[in-house]
Amino acid sequence: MCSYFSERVGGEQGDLADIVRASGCGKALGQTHQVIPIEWQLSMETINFSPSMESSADDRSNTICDFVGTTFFDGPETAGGVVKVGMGNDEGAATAMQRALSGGNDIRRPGDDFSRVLQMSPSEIKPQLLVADRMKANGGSRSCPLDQERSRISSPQVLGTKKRKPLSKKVVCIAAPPAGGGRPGGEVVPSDLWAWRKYGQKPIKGSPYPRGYYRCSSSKGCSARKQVERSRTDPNMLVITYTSDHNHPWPTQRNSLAGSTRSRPTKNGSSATKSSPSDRNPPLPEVASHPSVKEEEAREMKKTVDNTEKRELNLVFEPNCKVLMNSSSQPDDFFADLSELDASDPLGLAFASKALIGVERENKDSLAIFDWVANSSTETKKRGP
DNA sequence: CGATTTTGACCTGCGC
DNA sequence: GCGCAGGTCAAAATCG
Repeated sequence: MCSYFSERVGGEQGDLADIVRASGCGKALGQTHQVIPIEWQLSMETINFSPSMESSADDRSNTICDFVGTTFFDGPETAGGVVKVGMGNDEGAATAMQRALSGGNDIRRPGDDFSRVLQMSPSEIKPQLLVADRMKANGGSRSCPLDQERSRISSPQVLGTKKRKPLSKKVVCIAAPPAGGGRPGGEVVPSDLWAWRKYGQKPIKGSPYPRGYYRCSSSKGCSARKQVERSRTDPNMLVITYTSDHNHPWPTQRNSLAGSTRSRPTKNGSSATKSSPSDRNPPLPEVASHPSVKEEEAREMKKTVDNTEKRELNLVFEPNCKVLMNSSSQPDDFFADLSELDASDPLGLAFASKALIGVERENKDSLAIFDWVANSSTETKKRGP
């Protein structure tokens, strides 16, 4: 399967810990979080494979693996988080989910072990999701379409004919939120724990999309930077390149506007008289607060699953936490029985209240991964013995 | 008032 | 050295 966001430009092979840290996903790595997330949010990752790419079912699964198990933690104060769990329509994807939930164990028999994992509290699960060694134990460097995309984007040949001194870079491809982000003229980029300050934007030759430059504003003197641009091959994908490491611990609280969205000047202001960036360049996604999916959106996603996926998948959503999922494309259908889930468990509630698991298969070259969301209780609940 | 965004100018690395 | 393109700076504007 793909290396988990593990790519260093310049030949070095990064590890998950680096990537996770760089992408703001590594709260649990240091075991420093003390509050189990009280709000589980929903997001969707869409992975598209351009027709020019080879995309065997195996590769699609591997790509799914790449997304499965990434966990974005917000600060302990906000205690919001997303556990991103993807499900594919084949065994590989299903295994990926199991693997993620089990902290890297490749469980081919989902029933027992899967249930066991679900009996773990989120605090038990999430650190495991981020243990680099275990991920690496499952990972290899075998190429998959997304890796190819990353390599393409980050390779000097693609960046231009220039060769700059090699920097340690980490490239993360994520699904770009819909342009507009629900508000006129707005775009959304999933945020991470770090506070970023935008310090520049440049049009990139050969790409219709500009590149935004951000530096860490969590700490003075921090050299961490990131670049955000849309993939030129797939505008639905955001390519975030992290450069340099943070030289400070995780911020306990974000700056008030860090990662937030500022409304554009609409009148009178000199910015209004100047040509706005969007006049010259296509809109670049802004950094937004942690993604929060409203119920309507969740319903829409569910609808998509209902309308499109039942042709190939047998998805059954029941309010009692039971999720059954069969794939007609594989002899070993994926079957996840969550009926034993303890509804008092925060993770259980995640399944119970808004269970949303889906696989979208628009065509053979496109898959979408849905995560699930739920609002759980506001205090950490421990599962009894 | 302090933080961020915007945006033109400037800097830097590279190929020719 | 020149030109190109990517990357950064910094002043002004904006926002809460």
